[in-house]
Amino acid sequence: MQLKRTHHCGELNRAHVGQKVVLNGWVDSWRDHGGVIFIDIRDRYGKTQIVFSPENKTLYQQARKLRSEYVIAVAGEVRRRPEQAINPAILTGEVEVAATELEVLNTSKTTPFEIKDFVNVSEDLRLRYRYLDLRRPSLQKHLLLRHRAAQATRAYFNRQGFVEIETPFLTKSTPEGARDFLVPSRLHPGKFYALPQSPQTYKQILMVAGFDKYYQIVRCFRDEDLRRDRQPEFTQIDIEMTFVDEEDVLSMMEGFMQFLLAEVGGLEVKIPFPRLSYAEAMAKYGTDKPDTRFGYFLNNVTDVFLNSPFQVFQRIAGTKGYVGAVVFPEAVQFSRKQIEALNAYVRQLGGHGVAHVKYLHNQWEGGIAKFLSAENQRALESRLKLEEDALVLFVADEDVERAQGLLGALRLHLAEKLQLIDTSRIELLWIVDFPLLEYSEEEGRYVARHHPFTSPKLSDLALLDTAPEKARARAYDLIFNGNEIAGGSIRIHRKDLQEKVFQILRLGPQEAEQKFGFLLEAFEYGAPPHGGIAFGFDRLVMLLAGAESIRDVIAFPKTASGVGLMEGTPSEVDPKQLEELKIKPVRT
RNA sequence: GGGGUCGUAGUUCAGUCGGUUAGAACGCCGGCCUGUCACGCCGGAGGUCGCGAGUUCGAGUCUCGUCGGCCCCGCCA
Repeated sequence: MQLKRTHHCGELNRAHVGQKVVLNGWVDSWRDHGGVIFIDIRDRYGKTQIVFSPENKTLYQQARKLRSEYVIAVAGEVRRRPEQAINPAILTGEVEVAATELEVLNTSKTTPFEIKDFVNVSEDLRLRYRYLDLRRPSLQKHLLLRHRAAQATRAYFNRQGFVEIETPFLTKSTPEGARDFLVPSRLHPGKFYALPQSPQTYKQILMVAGFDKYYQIVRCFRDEDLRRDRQPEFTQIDIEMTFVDEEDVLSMMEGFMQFLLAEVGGLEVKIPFPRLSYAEAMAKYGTDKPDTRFGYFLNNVTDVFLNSPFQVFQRIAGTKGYVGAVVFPEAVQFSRKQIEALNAYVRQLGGHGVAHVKYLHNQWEGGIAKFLSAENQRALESRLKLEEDALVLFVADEDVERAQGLLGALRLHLAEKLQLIDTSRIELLWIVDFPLLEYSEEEGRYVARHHPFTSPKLSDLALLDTAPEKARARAYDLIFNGNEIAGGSIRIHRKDLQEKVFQILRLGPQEAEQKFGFLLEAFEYGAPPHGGIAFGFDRLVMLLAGAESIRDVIAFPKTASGVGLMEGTPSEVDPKQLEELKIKPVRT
């Protein structure tokens, strides 16, 4: 390579006019006018227009052969463009480089899709040729944003006196939680490492070790099904602090979010963030991650139906079930077909369906109107504060949380459908006072809602013996526009309480000893009170970037079925490798 | 594990009721063009209709199966 760049492709402007420069990059586009040839040369900084004139015949003939995505080096002189040819749309639009020398560093096959943001391409093709997709400006922008977010994270926590410490990837399989990715041990045939679902136990042990403020931007692995916002390997900002309570952790994180959003997005957010208890969130929004950018609150109208001619609801109301209603003024014109689609939506989520009624000119019409007594109608009017025309939707279920959840899903579904969400707004809030446990029908026991090291609220300790499901945890989630972006808790730091919780989780002393013995043992040597939190970094960047999918902020993501389309993962391995590991595939 | 949806040229898509030679735009190739910048004009090449069965005189179109992408439920301490 003879011509090494003196500038990058997004750099040149008026001030460089007259200078001899060299640019290196890819041919973004070429416009051959017969007489004059324009080449846009692109690198990650931008594009610059190169001009080839017919005067230099050899050079001109060379330039005619240039095609998209050839890698070139060009020497030339920066000159101001003619007034009418100035392009205000690009950074370097006032100037161009009059080429004097051209070096083709490499040619390129015709790419399977054009390297342009405005060209629509199916995602599987983009993933298969990820190196081409990554040349597109929008994806480059996302990864640069991700870089800035990571740097801002380090800057903030370093300044606050945190220490970044790496923890192992070859760890111990843990019960509870997600399915582990396993790594067979060659030196210990029949035994396995597990890739960490999170560095949870290690960071707690670092607290025992005295590193009172720890953070790490770290990869985590969970062998579960994928989603738009879930990948089997993902990145967390993992944080743990000693001698703290909830207030210390929450305010430290509020400071972090304020700094990050200002630094990376130029956005201002007010602190402290509002807090909502889990119970309030479920009652008002029907979810533990409410999007608070719009209203449509849930109303509990169970008592109204305790005495009603509508027997379906009366029965549910009378058996500790729940009947809820949401008022949608914007949906008052919905057709029978549109309402039926909502019904189908709720059924698909596992509900009985949705009942509706239209409130028009102070009259109840359609749907279940004929099953409402005059008394029911009056009660609903005052409970739902009905004034304007509206579509009122009801969901009822024997299980209170399921009913709330269905209504909450319906609330979000309709707000999206009716485009009632102000996407320019940023709403951050904490959800607190989560239940410590939930009963798993499948396993026939209580399981930890957060994780087994989460401390119960001290005021709820007595409940552990009498009504464990009512005990609340010292846990908190951070919600960003209806997305859970962080979750954490104050941990248990005493062996007796930890053993008690294990006991409720029916994790026997032997099993607990085998799985977590090292942690319990560490707790016997002066474990300080501690707590922490972890952010879903990919999800956070996705929201900051306004991306549709987590895949758009990860350089090399997997498809929905966990496949790497570019490199072809997962793949079969040489039988010799399996032999070394003493592993024999089971025929299924 | 379940449900939905999509699969036609290199790409994004159209393809009517099952019926002649499967079309368009962009891209690609060739020609023309000295101020374009998602250049323009003219011409051309390019198809295993994802794959496999079946129904039929005849299937891109209908049926079944299968593979793959995306979305949702379950799952995700």
